[in-house]
Amino acid sequence: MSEAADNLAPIEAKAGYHHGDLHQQLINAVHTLVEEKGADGFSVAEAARKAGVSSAAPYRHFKDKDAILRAAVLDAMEKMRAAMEAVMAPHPVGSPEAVNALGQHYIDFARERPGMFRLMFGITRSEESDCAVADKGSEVFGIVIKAVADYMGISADDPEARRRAYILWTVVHGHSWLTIDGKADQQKIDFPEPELLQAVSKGVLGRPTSASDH
Amino acid sequence: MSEAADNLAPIEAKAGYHHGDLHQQLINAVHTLVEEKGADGFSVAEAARKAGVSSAAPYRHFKDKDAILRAAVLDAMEKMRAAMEAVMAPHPVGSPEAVNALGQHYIDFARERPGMFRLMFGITRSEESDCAVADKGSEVFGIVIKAVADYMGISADDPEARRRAYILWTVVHGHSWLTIDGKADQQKIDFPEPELLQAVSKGVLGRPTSASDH
DNA sequence: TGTACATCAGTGAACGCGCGTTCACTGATGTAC
DNA sequence: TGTACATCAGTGAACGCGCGTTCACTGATGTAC
Repeated sequence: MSEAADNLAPIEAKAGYHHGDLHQQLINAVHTLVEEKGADGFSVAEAARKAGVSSAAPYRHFKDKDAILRAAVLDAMEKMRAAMEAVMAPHPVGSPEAVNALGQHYIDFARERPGMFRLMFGITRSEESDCAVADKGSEVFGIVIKAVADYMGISADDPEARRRAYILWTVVHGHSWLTIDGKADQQKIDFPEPELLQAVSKGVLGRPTSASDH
Repeated sequence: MSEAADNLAPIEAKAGYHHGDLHQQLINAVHTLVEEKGADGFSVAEAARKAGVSSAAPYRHFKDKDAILRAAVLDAMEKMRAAMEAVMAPHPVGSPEAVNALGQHYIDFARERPGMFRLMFGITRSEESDCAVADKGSEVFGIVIKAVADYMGISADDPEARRRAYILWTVVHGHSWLTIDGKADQQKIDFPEPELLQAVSKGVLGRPTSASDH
C-alpha cells in the first residue's frame, strides 16, 4: 500500500469531500498504470483507488472507460507535438540534424513510455473515429513533413514531401515497435540509432527526384 | 449461433466423447477469435465453446492460456517463414523483385490478419522468453538478410547485410502497423506499396557502401 | 480371440476474481437576491 | 451581510458478467497376456 512515491499522481491531492483535480488525475493514472501494468492494464477501479476516491466518481468526469483512455492519448499526443517543436528548435531549418532530432525523439518516446506508445498505436479502440486524436496526429505529422521538405529544399505542399516524410515515419515507427518488443535485441541488431537515422536521411530523403529515376 | 461457415475450425470435427483434434483446433480458434474480436479477444472459455468441449478440456493439452497463444503465434510464424520462401521462389536470386516480394508479403500478412499481427508483435506476453518464437523469428529474418545480401552483392555474413535488412524490416513493419491502425489512411498517404518498397530498395539497399560516405 | 488394466481425454460443477457501470443518495460550493 | 437554493462532485452498495483455473470424476482406447 506504499504508493507515496508516485511522481505523476500528486501526493495528497485530495483534501476533503471534493477532490478538486480528479479529471486530470485520472488521466495521470492512465499514464502511470499503462507503464506499470502494460498497455491494457488500466482499469477505472484501480485509477479511482489511486486517486483515493470511490469507483463511481470517475463517471462524473468521463462517459466511460474508453473516454478516459482517449483523453490520455490526446494528452500524450499534444505533449509529443510540443516536444517535437522543442527538439527541432536548436537546429537550423532544413538541416539534417533537425530531421534526425524528430526521429530520435519519436524513438526515445517509445522506449521511455512503451505503455503509452502501445496505447496510442497498438490497441484497437472504439469504432467512433475520435477526430480529436486524428487531428492531433495530423499536427504532429505536419511537423515531420515540413522538416523533411525543408531538408529536401522543396515545398511542404509537394506530394513528394508527404511521401518521403512517410518513409521516415515508417522507419522510426517500425524501429520503435521492434525495440520495445525486444525483437531488435533478439535479432542482435547492432545499429546505433543516429546511424540508422542518417542512413535513412541520406538514402531516402537526400534527393528531391522521383523514386522512379535510376 | 450459426457458426457453421467457419473455414478455420472444421465443422463437426467432434465425433464422440473424444474430440481427436482438440489441440490443433484450439490453435485454430486463436486465429479465428483474434480476427473476430481483436488481438486480446481470445478466451479459453470461448475457444472451448467453439470446439464443442467443456471449458476444462483445453487444460489437457496446454498448461495455461498463454501456452495456447504462444503455440498459435509459433504456428503463424512458421507459416510466414514457408510463405516467404515461396514468394521468393519465382524471382531470380539477387533480383530486386525477390526483395520486394518479401516486403510485400509481410505487409499483406498484416493487412489480411491484423489480429494475428498484433498478437505476434503488439501484446506484451509472459516474461518467459519463449525461445521457440525467437528462434523462428531468426529463421524468418535470416531469409530477409540473405535476400538483401544477394541483392547488394555482398555476403550474408557481412554485418552491413544485417543492418540493411533491418532498415527494410523497420519500413515494412512500420508501414504494416500504420496501415492496420488506420494512421496511413488518416494522414491521406497516397503511396502505392510497390513504389514504397522500390524507393527503399533503391535508396537504402542500392549501394553496398557504408552509410558514412557522402 | 477375449479379458484386465493403465492411460488418455473428456465432463460438469464450482471457486474466487476484478471489472464496468448504475443507482439513489448526500455533502460542499457558489450565486442571486 | 445573510440566506435560499441550484448545481456540482462525491459516496457506497449493488448488479451481472465472463473469465482462468481446479477438482474429483468417468467414458473411451489400446495393449499385454
